[in-house]
Amino acid sequence: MLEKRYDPKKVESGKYQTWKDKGYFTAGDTSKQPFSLVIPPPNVTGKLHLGHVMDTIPDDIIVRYKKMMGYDVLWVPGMDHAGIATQAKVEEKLRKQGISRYDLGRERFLKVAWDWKREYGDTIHEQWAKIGLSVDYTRERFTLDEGLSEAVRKVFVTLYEEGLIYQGEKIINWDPELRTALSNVEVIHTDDEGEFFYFLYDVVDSDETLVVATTRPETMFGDTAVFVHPEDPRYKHLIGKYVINPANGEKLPLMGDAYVDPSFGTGAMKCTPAHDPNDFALAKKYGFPFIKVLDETAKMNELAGEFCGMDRYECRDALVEKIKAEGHLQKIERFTHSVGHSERSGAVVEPMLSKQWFVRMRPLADRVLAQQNSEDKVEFLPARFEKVLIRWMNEVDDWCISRQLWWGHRIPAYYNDKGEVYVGMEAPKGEGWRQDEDVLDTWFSSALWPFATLGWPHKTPDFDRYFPTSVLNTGYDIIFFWVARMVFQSEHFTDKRPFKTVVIHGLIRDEQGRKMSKSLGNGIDPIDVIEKYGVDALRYFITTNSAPGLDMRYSDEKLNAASNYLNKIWNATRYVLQTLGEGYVPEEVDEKALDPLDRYILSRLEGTIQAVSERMDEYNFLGASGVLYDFVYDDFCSFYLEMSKVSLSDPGKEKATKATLYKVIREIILMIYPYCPFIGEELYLSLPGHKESVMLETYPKYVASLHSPKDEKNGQLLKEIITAIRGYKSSKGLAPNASIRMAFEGAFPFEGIQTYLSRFLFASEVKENAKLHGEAFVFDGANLTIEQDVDKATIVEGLLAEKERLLSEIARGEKMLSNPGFLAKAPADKVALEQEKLAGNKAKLETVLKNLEELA
RNA sequence: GGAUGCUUAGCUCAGCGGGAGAGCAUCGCCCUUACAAGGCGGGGGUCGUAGGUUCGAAACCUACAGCAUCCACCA
Repeated sequence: MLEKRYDPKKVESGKYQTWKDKGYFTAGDTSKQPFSLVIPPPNVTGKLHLGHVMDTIPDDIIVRYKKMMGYDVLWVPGMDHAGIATQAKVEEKLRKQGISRYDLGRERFLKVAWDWKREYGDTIHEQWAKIGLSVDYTRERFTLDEGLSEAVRKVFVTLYEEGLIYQGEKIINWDPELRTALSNVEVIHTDDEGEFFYFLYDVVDSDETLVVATTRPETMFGDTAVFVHPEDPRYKHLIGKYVINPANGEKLPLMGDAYVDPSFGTGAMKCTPAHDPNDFALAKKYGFPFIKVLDETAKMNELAGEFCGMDRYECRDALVEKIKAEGHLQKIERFTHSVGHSERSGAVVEPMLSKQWFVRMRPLADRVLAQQNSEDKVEFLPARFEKVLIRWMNEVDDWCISRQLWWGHRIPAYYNDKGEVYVGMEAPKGEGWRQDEDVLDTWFSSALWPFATLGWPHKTPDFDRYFPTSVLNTGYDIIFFWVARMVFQSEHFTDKRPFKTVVIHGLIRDEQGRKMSKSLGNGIDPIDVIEKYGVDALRYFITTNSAPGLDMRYSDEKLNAASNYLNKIWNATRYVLQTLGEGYVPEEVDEKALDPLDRYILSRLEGTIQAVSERMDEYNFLGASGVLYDFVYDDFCSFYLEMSKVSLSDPGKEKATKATLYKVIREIILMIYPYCPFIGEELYLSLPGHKESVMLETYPKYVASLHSPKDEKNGQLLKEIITAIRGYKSSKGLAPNASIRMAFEGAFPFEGIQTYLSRFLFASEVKENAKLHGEAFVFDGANLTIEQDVDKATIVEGLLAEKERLLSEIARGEKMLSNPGFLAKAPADKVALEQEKLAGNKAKLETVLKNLEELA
């Protein structure tokens, strides 16, 4: 027998291991239709956070649901080596021991990194188990494993041979702390407060001075020119002259180019080709040299003269002081501008000229754009997120893929002393070749995840059967990083989209709506939440508290509500089990033997199954859960469970009602199970006639013959009567169990109404087809009076209020039905519905008027 | 500068073309043998503003305002 209160800890214990041991997570039943997905691989940087829970729980619900729907579901698990992120963590750990990666050297550093991976990989496995992910461990992968590495090399080599990967010198984003190049998407722009320095440049052979403003004075050592707009009347006459760079006294040509915006700053702009992408483009146009003044740690080089060796900011301050002392500083303004920071280290990114490997994106992006115009496009849910992909593909720059890191896939390019480059799957034969020191951007391998995890580039049975995958679930924040790249790599290398559907979810924020971040210290550990409310409540909360694609706030209140809901289902099950009794043998519902209330609840159940399944098929977990919730609370627990106590005490009806109770509670459990598998399993196993596990069950099937609006109307009427009388008692200050006498006129749709009224409304006497002195209630086809010590005036008052209400209802209906436009254009069933309502209200009004008359 | 989303009950949010909903909070009554971390009942909203489309708008369109996010630019 179940305990009185649902205890998540007891319920969760041991189940996952059993499922895993029994092999329920393993795919491969080829008699069924395949359905597949890959896990968004968590980084092996640390523990799971709530973001991972949001990434994986919807998947788990899909997997469990689709299994019940009869599919052979494969969910591929795995983890991401997360190059730069993990390396930063490992380096941080070493730094605390006073060691740098350079002290260790590459080999030993990698050993430490692999130890780190194993440690955190174990933690992640424990957490997957804790949150109940039904992933197929026999197919688990890691982005640095041999298979993925081979796929990475294959892709690199092929793209190189196709001319889609090239090595080039360009301005890239340099992280001076981690000492590596970054791609554009790894740079976070924030509006930072800075200073705008106005310097005086003497014009050679002239008395004039030119004012040039800059935010980065330290780069002035790398300047090669000053630009103004060619038509700028302030400066037009000076074009062609030279000005003196106040940083180092060198002569710089003053040039005119329409790129310059005369309204910005002073309209004169210094050009630093090696440290700014726009200046780089100008320099290329005019053939200027590219002069680097910063080293890989953002310290000044020898070109900075006396400032050589200084950090860039140190140099900035010192240089400004020097220029000021020499009288060439006009002013300093406060200035807010967008500054790029490294996503991982937070360091201010330095644009720098550097030789790196790039992916030529245009042809790959065009292919995706074409694909998204075809039948085989990747479908986004919600649809608007497709625009994010399209926009990125339209505007994409070449992708810088080389990283000056050690943790990752080493670039399969080899060099020799003759300056030759060899790119291939294996190292070239012969002496004197050395491999490129750099590794690839971690997203390079993530981009291959959906097909490489299934065996590509080899033609494996899994790849044939499960690719393309069915669905991918991920946050909108990594559409660029991951989704976009999976799409173009997949289409280029497999000629297929990687997944048919992408379900995009929002981000989880803290209770005040702020992003969870380390610096704010407002992150919430899922393990703490589980400790407090249980996994099932967490799973339910995370999938049912925001509309698709919108952000969600963490809320203890909502977790508690979820937990209470589960307790409700728990206790409803407990009650049904008590009612069925020991040794109950489940029976099919005998449709002919059903009581009207049984028919009511069964019809509501079928409507619920239909609506829930529809929403589950659309991956609309909020919608599906809402429908189920209303059914569980309002129809089943609050109403039917109570009312059925009447028929249970009737030997003639007991059997059918028991069968109904069993069917309804069982199907509720099966529907809540994908969301909350632990309590789902526990409750399922408590039912008579259960299989070995709920994981072997099929989803409730909609039975049309039980779905009847007419039956629902009957139950609805009883519900309304009971609610109205309870409200009446409450408003009169009567205790809920105060005894009353009542009478009704008219035909009630089912027998035994008296029993219900006396049992649930404490009617001491119920007269049929009679009338009492008292307050009257008018229902569809039934007129009910309660005898109480209520004075006539109060009764009249009540009836007058009801009359007013009905009159306004009737006015509304008549207005609608007398509108020719409505009659002509509204759907027929809507018109019929309104007519029916109007007729009903008119009948009610008649009764009210009659009652009033009798009282007059 | 471009794009997207949000604005609904005190709070947090659903609903997105046919009579305003949930959770929490609030008020009242109940320890009724499934559940007191509960049950039952009640109060509370001119659905951001202004136009428009429609027989009918919280929902669709346009403009505006506020908030948030993304992209681009920023000498």
